[in-house]
Amino acid sequence: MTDTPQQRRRVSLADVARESGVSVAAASFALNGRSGVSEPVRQRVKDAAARLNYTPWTSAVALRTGRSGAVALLIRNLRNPFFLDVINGFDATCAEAGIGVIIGSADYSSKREAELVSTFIAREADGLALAPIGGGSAAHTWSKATGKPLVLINSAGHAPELEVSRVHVDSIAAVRQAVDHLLGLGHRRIALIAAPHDRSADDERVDTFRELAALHGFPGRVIESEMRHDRAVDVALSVLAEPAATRPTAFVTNSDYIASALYFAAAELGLVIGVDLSVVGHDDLSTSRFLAPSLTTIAVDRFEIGVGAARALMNQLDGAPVQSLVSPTTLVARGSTGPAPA
Amino acid sequence: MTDTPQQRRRVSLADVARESGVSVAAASFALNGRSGVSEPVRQRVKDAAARLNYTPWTSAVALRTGRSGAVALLIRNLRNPFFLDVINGFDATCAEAGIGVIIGSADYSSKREAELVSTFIAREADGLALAPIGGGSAAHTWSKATGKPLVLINSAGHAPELEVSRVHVDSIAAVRQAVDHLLGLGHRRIALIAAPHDRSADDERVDTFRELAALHGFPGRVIESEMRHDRAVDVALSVLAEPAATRPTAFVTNSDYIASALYFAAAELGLVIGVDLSVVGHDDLSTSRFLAPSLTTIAVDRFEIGVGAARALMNQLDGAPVQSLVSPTTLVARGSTGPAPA
DNA sequence: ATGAAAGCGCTAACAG
DNA sequence: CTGTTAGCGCTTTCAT
Repeated sequence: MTDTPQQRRRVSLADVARESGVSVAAASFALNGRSGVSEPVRQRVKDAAARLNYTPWTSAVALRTGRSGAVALLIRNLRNPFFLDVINGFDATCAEAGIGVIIGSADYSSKREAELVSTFIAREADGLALAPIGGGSAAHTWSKATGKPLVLINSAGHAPELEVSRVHVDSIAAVRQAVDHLLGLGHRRIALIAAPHDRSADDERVDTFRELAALHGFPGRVIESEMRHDRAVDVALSVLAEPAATRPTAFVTNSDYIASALYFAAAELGLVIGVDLSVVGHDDLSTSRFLAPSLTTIAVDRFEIGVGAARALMNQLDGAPVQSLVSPTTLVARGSTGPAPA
Repeated sequence: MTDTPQQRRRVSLADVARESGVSVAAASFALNGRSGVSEPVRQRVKDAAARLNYTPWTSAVALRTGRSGAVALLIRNLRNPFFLDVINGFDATCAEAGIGVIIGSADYSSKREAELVSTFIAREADGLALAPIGGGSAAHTWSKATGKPLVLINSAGHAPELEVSRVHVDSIAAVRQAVDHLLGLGHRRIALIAAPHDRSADDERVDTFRELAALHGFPGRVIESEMRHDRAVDVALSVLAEPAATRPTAFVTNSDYIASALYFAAAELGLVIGVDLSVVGHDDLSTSRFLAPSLTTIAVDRFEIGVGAARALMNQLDGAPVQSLVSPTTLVARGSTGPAPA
């Protein structure tokens, strides 16, 4: 049933110009809302464009102007539902402004991250929102190569020498809220689970945690783990297999996603969460309150992070200066945290 | 700290040609691996390109060839984690082949879906993987306008007149497995929760369900709900508020995401899942086994769906004919389904 | 085997 | 106010 298999001729500006009896240049001016064209002509061109169902050919515009009309969003990974709402907020905000979005996931690989930045440069993305991993080279590559707007997501201390917009959750407050909550329950052997240091994503959380440990005099143990769920389960299994007398009684995680790895490991070892060990998540995913036991976690407005990143980018495109947005956090106490075991 | 604020000159093919002392044409031939250029020259050009860190300018290539080197993935929504793994599989497969990916979410809006298809056409995506909502106009628009490869995801009966690749979970088997399981537990008043008919996403599930109801002589009630979580909660609340003697005792849902809305409503109304009502999810998200009670669900390989869609697209780009992939499902019985209440 | 030149669709000078 | 013209970086005839 090959109705019209031939390649459809694209309708070009020239077609619109011919249809409305003006030059291509005039048509371009009319459609782009620039002065130098009379109102009746503008209307005529617009009508013709609508009639022909004309859509500007993005690659031609990009080639000519160096602007693609799309911005890029490069995130750390696409397994953790955290980023879903970030993407949603970002996407919705850009869509509203008629700006295209290109999404890429580095999947926690520096190599992939670098590749994607190159791709975005080659595709002439007009701006980049980046949740970086690695040492900041991606951010530098982008800035050096393009000079175009950049906003860093969830990486407060990242590439401090770069004067860019930043949007992130208040991770200092988040760690403090989690630790305070656990100290209040009598825990002393508290551990923080964080991404490997060379991934840098959790530097600020680690620093804050260490400061709090020093301040309150508890043994602040930092456990590094790859952010893949199965890897986190392995790490959790090995820590929970340590002698009960010395292993941590409470865990502060960087996401509900990773927190669920502790549920997995605990189930495997016959340990009861909320009793044998306490767990604090981060993100408050919609399913977290229905876990058994329900997960104590740090609530953040993920959608707002995405919106903020998009806005920062678009403001810069409009010539506004760089800006920062720190999104507040709230601890939601539920069943996964209980008194420290005797 | 504006180190080099000026717009960096992009390195073009002309630069590479000059650097290696050949013409642009020769350089193009050399880099694209076409015959008509001697081996020493080819090597010289490649070296020069590497030295200058040359990357082809995508918009110029696209303008000239009509191929952007990227394929598009248009999904129904980005709230349900189901699509996360689909995206991952799709993305990973394309990345491996050096093909770019443009992702868009229709967010269950036909209008948005149409807009995105237009965008993808204008951006000259080389192929489209589409999980459609609405009546199939998006698929037609794409095919008519471009004649380029199209693969339909999770919409077996969608636009049957279109000869395109299809990749989907075996939703007939999924519904059958769920219903059989519930019948085995003694349930009779079984309800199916589905997306509104005009969204068409669940047509096949609904049809199968109705057939099974007729076959086994149980009252097959179909409850339509928007696929937004909060809307699903509202729907669940109103159904569960019906008299216990007549309301459904079991629910078959189209996703774990929507199933959790029933958890929410049940908690609100003081009903116990697995006792007062049974719930079957769909997708087996990683958190589903930790819900309280753990969720009986239909396991599907989401990653594989994404991989399959990408492969089908790339095969077609290489001239292969359209193909179909039906991904099998497995019911995982857990705590959310129990014997029908007396 | 190599180079010159045309042109993809569009925008931005410039000329009328 | 409007039309003519020159490219953006690349691929692809067509000469050489």
